[in-house]
Amino acid sequence: MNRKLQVKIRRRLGMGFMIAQRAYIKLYLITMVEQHRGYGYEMLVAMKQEFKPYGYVPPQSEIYRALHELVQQGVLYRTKKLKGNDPKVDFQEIVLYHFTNDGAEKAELYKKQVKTDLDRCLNMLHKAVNDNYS
Amino acid sequence: MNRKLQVKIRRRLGMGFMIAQRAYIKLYLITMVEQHRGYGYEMLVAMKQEFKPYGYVPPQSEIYRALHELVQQGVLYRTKKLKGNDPKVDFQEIVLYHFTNDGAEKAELYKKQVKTDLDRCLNMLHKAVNDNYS
DNA sequence: TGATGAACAATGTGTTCATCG
DNA sequence: CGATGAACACATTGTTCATCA
Repeated sequence: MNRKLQVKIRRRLGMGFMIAQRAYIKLYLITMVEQHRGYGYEMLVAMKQEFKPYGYVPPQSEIYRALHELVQQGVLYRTKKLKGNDPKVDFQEIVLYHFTNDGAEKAELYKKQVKTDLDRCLNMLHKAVNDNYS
Repeated sequence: MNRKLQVKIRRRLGMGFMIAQRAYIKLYLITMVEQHRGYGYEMLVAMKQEFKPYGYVPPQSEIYRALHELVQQGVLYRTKKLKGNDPKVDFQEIVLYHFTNDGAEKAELYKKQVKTDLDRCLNMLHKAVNDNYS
């Protein structure tokens, strides 16, 4: 049965009816790591700023969960570092994220999968608009 | 605080990160009722057929849940009827759905809200494509 | 098997709390 | 307050079970 397989695959990739917030955030995190953009909290505020006009406020917990998952998946690894240059004045430890050896490759694959899902969602939404609004 | 209010409203309307499957299905059900398209099971198979090319299989339970909610919201009311013309051969009872007095009006309002959400989702998805794929 | 419905389980996400320097 | 993390609670959904005439 082809359909059963397809459902299985989508299940394995964690795809539901629409794209999951987690996947959406991961996509942005990957892009940010590609650009060597700082650490978790910075990415959080960056996304918050970025999405302000869209009325979407990415929750703090989701950002961290997404980062942890990307580490789990072997895409990223972590390094710790003191934020300030002078340890005497700033003890704040931050966590930086980098691609693992095959991380960039894995990331590309993941992005491809997400792209497929994004397109699928776009199709579904366009269809709904066409079908239900005259 | 304006943002808190906005979140509250979206919460009350059941809006999450992306549009909910329930809302999406409700939209189609309303349209089908507008077109006097049969009963629950028929709408289910119709949607299954309709979405086959999209790889989306609307679950049976969601259809019924959506119909029940529309009744709860006072948009639809139910009538029961025997499916076959001859009660001696076919005792299958089916449930037909119709708009209540102000049902059509309520439905229009709901559709407008969903449209807003659909557009918001489309924007978010387009943005993700633009931001993360070169 | 057609048709409707509900119970139950799992998952994703929002909220809150905890910690640390 | 910046930064990271986890606990907990809740809502939406998927799966399974139940029933009917």
